[in-house]
Amino acid sequence: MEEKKKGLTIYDLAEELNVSPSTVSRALNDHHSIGKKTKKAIKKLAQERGYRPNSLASSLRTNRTNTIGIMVSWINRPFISTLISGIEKTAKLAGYHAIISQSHDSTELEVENLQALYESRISALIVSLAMETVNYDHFDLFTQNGIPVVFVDRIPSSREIHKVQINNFNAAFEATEHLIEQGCRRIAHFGGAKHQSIYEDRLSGYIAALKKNNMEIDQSIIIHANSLSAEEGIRLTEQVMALDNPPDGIFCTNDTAAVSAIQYAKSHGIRIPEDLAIIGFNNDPICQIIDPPLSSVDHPAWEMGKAAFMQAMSLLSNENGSPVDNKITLDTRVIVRASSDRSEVLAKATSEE
Amino acid sequence: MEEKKKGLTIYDLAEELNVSPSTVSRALNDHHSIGKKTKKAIKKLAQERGYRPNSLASSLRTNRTNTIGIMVSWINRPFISTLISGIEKTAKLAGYHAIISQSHDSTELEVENLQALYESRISALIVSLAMETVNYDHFDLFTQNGIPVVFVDRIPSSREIHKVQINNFNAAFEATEHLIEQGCRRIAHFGGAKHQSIYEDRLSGYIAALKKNNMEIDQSIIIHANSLSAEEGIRLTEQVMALDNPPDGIFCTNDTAAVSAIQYAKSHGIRIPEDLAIIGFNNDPICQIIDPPLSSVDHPAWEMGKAAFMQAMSLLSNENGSPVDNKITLDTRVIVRASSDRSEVLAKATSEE
DNA sequence: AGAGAACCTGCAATCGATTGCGTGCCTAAT
DNA sequence: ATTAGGCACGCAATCGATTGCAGGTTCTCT
Repeated sequence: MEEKKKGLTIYDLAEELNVSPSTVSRALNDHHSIGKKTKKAIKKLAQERGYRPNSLASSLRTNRTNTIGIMVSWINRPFISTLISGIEKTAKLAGYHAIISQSHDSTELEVENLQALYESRISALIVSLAMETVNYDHFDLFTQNGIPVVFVDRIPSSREIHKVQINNFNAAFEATEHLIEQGCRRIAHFGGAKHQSIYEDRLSGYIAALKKNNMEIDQSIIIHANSLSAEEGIRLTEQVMALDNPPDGIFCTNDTAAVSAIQYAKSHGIRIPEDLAIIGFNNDPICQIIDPPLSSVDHPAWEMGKAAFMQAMSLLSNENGSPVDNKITLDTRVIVRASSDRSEVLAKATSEE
Repeated sequence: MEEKKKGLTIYDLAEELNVSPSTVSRALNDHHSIGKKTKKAIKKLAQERGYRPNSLASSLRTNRTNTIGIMVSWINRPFISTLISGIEKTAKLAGYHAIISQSHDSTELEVENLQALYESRISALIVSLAMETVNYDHFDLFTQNGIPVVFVDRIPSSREIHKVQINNFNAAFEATEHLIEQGCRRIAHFGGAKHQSIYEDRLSGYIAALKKNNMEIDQSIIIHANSLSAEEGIRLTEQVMALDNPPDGIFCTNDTAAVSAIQYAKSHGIRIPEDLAIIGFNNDPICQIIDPPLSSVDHPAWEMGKAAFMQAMSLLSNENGSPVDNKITLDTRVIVRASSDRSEVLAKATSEE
């Protein structure tokens, strides 16, 4: 009785209503030149028959897909997966769907998978760079072909890009000042790859906080790592704690390595936060699981995803190139937990005086 | 000089070589009826010009995409993201790419996003069910239209499906026996939604292990939760530990809730593993971060992803319906860590005798 | 040398939706 | 009443790749 489910097309609908396929197409797209009743009848029938447009055909003709590409380092990082959720939710409301690709922090994979995204003809791209990535030429393929690219979080240092970021300088400044307020006099800094601007900015914020408080900038306790992995966190902590003059605080630019620092300290009889106060970055769920709980900087990940998608949309609807706000900066928040909370220690010290 | 990057098509290549588009198409697809030299020349030119086939056009014509859909609960779960990596890697080698969708463990979202996947014309679907899902009718849309569906991990209880799973019964049996070997005499069980077969199987394995060791099956310490979240883990632990006769071991069917159990115990002066031995499930990275480290059951997540994709492929190439192995079962491994390792305690007890 | 086989290649239709251009009709203005 | 203008709709080309069928060439075998 029913048509084969395989192919219900606008031709079928057109035939049934004795109008032309053009009319059906226009009616479904709310084209102005179709009469009210015709439009209504067509939509009604489409609804009844469960018509679903063939997006392949549509995309082929219009050369536009309703797909946006997302390129991130790893989808299993709490920050990233929340970011993705923010993009997806917003995208779905706008009738877009997202296709996700991972670089595993390798530039080679980033380039390769970006190629695949390009070939699947995404209409916009949202990227958070691989840690390794220094050169950004592989994005030209998109920008030169009119596909908007929006960078999030890990962004190129160039000014001529569209980006959504947090205020890394402020975040680092506040995190560092927090440690200073807790009585730290010698604070180590564990940063990520130097060429990534977010780590550069965090370093600047850290230095600014030290300077403001007349503290010495000691390069021997400012370290940059390429991956800030758990292993690297152990290594870095070992390195600074082995110094003749070890730090009494660590500002670590991610939580993974900060957790390692806590573990190292615990296994070496270093008391936290009394001997060593630690603060991380990202406010991953793990912060509440490690003992003592880890202080961190909270990222508005979901909002960043939403903002990135919105920006991509405005770029799409604005292809003629009139200027679009190309820079969105969101705020962060320092979350204080036991790993850096010396209020009790300080209170005791005061009462003993 | 160059053509506009936008549209390099087989027509352009054909013109340049004075052959027809058909020949170009066939040459690029290694069709047997094209001469060796012609084929070579065409491929060479395509390479030089950087020709990229328009997959939209191709898919429209052939009614097949090189895309497989993945539907999972949450991409940020370690098990799931590893599973996805396994699928993606294998898929890429086969020339497919994956589009990922999340159900957030809600059946409603699962249905809705599945619809979107269907409309984007995926050629196969790999699914791990939302915790809530009890009814599987929404998958008929795919199976009835010749789109293979492979279930992974959280699978329907029906027999007529293609699936990749672990041996949940054995895994639970071994985990429970491990606790028994460590001297536990009263072991609680925290399970997931009862209607999910994986949790059912784990319960059976647990019961079998108790029976084998002549231990009592006490329903008051066998609890099923809908979400096994961190909060739920706290609640369940509180519930069983408040009994007149609290357990001395917990077999928890995920790590998240097991971690909560540890946290609850620690904050209530319950010693682990002396008073309470705990083992989780999944072997998430968190197991090594919690103090004491959590014993768990290791899942071959990556291999499961690979196996699922391979099965989908064989179903695709075998559309005529001759029987394909529809069930793949992989093995697990109990990883013993401090949360359940009583060897020192046992040794001491022995020496004191 | 002749005939059939094997091998190459092109023509044109096709997948389903979109859209510029044209046509017929009705309304309103002169 | 005539015409200009707007409205509603259809025709046919188009997006780029695929493929059944037919036509042509070369080769092989007797």
